[in-house]
Amino acid sequence: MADRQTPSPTRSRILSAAAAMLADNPAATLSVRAVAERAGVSTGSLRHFFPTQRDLIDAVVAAITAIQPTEELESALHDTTRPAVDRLVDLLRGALRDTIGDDSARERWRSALAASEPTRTDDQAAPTLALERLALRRIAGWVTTLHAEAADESDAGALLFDAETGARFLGTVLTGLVTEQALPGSLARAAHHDSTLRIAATAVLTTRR
Amino acid sequence: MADRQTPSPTRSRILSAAAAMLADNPAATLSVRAVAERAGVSTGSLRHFFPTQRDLIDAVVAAITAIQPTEELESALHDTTRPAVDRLVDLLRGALRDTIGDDSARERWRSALAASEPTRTDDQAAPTLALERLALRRIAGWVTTLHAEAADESDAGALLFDAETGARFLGTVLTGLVTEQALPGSLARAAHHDSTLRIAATAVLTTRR
DNA sequence: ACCTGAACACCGTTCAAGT
DNA sequence: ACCTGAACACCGTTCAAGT
Repeated sequence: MADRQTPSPTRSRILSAAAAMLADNPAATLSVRAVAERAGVSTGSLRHFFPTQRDLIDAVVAAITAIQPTEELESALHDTTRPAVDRLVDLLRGALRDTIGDDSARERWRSALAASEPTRTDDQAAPTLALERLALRRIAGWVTTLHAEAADESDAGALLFDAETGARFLGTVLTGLVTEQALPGSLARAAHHDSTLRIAATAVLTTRR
Repeated sequence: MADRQTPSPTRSRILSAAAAMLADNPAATLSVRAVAERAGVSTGSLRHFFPTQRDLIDAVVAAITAIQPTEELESALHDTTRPAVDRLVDLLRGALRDTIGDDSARERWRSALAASEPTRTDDQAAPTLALERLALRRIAGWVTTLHAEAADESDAGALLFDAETGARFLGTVLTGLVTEQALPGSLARAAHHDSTLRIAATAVLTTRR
């Protein structure tokens, strides 16, 4: 899938630096200059390997998510024997579990919310949509893949909107589920999760004929 | 609800300029300088009325979406000359505005989220859930009405799920939008709100044939 | 091919200074 | 109170120049 060239040590150092920054602070801003400095290279050098900032972020996401156990979930993405909606629901459920599954993840999320006090004296903590954005990138990738797959089918109609829009929609739905889960006494249950994710996935993959 | 001071003409011109820019291009970047120039004022003047960029964006969104008072919005529910999806989107937008319209509402919401420590001794903290349930009832009513209307049409297919399920789905979507709005640094814009609500409304009202 | 660092055109925010 | 415009500290991207 990814190119298997001799993996330039500079390129690797850049990716490691970016990953380390996210490890230090999930809300870190991965700006060209910050990453380049941490990696000990020039901005121009960084740009040589990652022509655009989006390329850099994508590569970091890939590097990070490839490590995680969700990879076998990801493999289900290409299992064309199953309906696309089913696969997308499974992937979304996995993403949801990553966000609220363990206590540490939930704690991170809650502290991010708590840190969002408007009465902050110092803004070094501009919290934390980095993680959210990471999730969004993954989701966008899934939607793009499934969209392309749908486009290949001869009788498929036009998709109602682009993958980016669909991914943001799904991100909002996940945020809603996570929030309901975090709220005390919330009545959200697994059944609601399932039906919600299924409706959302169906909406995103629906074609117009 | 909002303060009814003499509405400074400069402030109005700034809002009009921003709205015009969005009308020209829904993806327009509402930067300080761009809006200030279009409005014919200095950036400092803009900052005087809108201390932060987020304040500006919020005010623009409010100005654009908050044109209709809620009750006349509700009356639009039965305006069968308009597509059901359009009507539902308008209603949802109204519900969203009720929740995050002014700063006090947002502040309430945010503190409720921050206070959602799992180590709560007592469960007095359910004011937000009451609101949530109220909103859910209203939404369920809308969906039921529109579902029934769809069922009346002779060539309509079967709805994919019941009104209750659809309402809970829409409630989750709204919760997601509200949360994204409450998080600082969120890039949520009017355009995202609109596309998200439209996708959700379409999904709920889609029939199987 | 890889790498540098300056330069360009942005961004949001702050603030002394005017009226 | 309102308004100006410069200044500050960022941002992503481009590019001539080196090796």
